[in-house]
Amino acid sequence: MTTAVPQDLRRAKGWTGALFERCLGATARSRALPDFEHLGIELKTLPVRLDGRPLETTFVCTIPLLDMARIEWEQSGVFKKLRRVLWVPVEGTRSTPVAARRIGTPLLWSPSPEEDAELRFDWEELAGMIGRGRVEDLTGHLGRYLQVRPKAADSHARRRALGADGAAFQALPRGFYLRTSFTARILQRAFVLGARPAR
DNA sequence: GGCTGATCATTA
DNA sequence: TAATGATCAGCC
Repeated sequence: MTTAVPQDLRRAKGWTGALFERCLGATARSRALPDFEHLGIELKTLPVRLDGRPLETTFVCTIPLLDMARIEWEQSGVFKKLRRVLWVPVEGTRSTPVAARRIGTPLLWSPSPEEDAELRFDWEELAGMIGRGRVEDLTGHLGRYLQVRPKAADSHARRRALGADGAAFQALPRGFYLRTSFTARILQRAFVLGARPAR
């Protein structure tokens, strides 16, 4: 990670997240472990507008396309990643210089029974499709709160996946993402509804 | 303005 | 190369 604050995030898309990992002493780096290993806490910076609502979806995890048919909800990356999350809202308004963006009040969160059920419902549908070899039928339109979208260097990237005929083929790598409607509710649950900053 | 598909840097 | 951290960019 560069030490200088970038002018914009076009070529430093993960800069804010890496900054907080460093400042807060996260230990896992790019391993498949919670950011704070012995605490079981995942750190997520969340870009927000001036009114506090999320600007972007939240990446959760990559999808093991060949294994989805054998994975249960409790063993899934989505379930494990989202057991405990420290959400750190950060101003993401593009017109605001990165160095001037303010940090919101962080929130240590675990899914409520309702949220857990909502995520599981979407996961069962999406994972089920992949497990049945229908990964190519997935679009970002599916899933109420959880969605599947490309997660790759570019549109030419390929990873082995299960086809409908049971044979492996080369597919665009995908990841699970949380919709902004889901993360917006998380913040609303913690901070008073209707309370908005001036201007 | 919201949303989906595309893309970028860094690290192991 | 694949997984991590995400935001960009353009269509609707």
